[in-house]
Amino acid sequence: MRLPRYYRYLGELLEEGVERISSGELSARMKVTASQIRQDLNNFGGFGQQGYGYNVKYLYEEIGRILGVDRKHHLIIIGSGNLGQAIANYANFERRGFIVSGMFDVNPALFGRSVRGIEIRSMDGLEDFIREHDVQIAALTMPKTYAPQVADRLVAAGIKAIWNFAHTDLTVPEDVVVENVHLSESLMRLSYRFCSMQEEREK
Amino acid sequence: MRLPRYYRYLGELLEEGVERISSGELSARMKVTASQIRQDLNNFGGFGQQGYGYNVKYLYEEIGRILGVDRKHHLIIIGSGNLGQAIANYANFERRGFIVSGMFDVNPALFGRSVRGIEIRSMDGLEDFIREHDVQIAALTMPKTYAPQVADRLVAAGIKAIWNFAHTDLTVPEDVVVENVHLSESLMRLSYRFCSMQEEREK
DNA sequence: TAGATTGTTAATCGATTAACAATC
DNA sequence: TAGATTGTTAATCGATTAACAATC
Repeated sequence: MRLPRYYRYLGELLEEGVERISSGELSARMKVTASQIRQDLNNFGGFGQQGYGYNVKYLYEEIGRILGVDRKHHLIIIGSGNLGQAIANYANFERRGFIVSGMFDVNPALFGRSVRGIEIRSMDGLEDFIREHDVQIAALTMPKTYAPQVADRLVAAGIKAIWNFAHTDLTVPEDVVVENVHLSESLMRLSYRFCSMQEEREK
Repeated sequence: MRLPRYYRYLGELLEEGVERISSGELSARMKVTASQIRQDLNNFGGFGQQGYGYNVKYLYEEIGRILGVDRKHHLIIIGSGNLGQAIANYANFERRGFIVSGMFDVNPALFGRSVRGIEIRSMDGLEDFIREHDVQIAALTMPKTYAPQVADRLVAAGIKAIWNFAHTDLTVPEDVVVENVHLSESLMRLSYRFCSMQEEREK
């Protein structure tokens, strides 16, 4: 799924005041082929115009709609350590419609503390909170040992989207979507590429 | 690159005390085809044995070697906010040989503070620090506006691996590897899939 | 030896790229 | 109308799956 990346580049173009762009120009910026850009965009609808290219503002908004960032999504963060707080503090998510409604933790020492005005709560009230605040997305930023059981509670409470930062895979019903962010795997991929590159240099 | 995921599953098997595993069993656990597992593993060498399967410990160690987690890598974190601290605090990276040697920030209020014994430093000493501590990897956890210029400094100082959490793409020489972790794009992918699923349900 | 399971080849599938007709 | 650039089809490439001979 490359739409989020297009969305980012279009946002930058918009800030630069660029009004229109051709697949060729965008291709040079993003370092993907113009062909791929046209294919990708055309799969979701004919957003361009022959002889003109793509209107930046229009395309940006259309992609935003497809990605669902034109509407509000209420989000909770389960695990209020540094990673949970990092997410809570990243104000730009809010601009995209992702509103952090609540934070949770198992550590009583954190209860009542708040991050950017968002109170950290006990896990006891999780289900009630989800219902009362119309929460759609849950970010899991707690240790991997707790993640599967918390995911089960979330699913039982009706959550349909899980942003999983725990270093484990989750088993969920097929109508629940999980997006994994496995940082340790990401770091190993970097390490792998770094080592391969080093071996190449030695030749 | 699926090796890090295999590595994770093999580590779990090892903890469970499983001695050997066939591509078929691993396939069921990981939810990928047995054919793909055999292809993947065979690309890096013949780690299995006909009629037996794969020895978990041996395969785990071999993959570790390929990923470079059998050696030590010195890592610095540039940007000492919540995200930088989250990485510094994740002790498991250390177990894989990734040693956080230093943390940096532009905010003088943080200088001298330390996270898990790692001192937060001024950006002034960056180049000297990299040289003196034989730093190989830099994690970029600062706002996107600073990232490109910091990346340039890192490259000039000889860094060959950048773990980029800034919400922008970096331009580096071809012998420098960059692994991007674009959280906002990850969240949009989740949102996209969530919205698609919802539309499907409505049908 | 018989059974199990890999390594590996061949077939299938999907994604990327190239090319160009349609059209603004 | 001429030029530019998309939308779209066809060709290419690579990745996944299936199948089975090799072999432990």
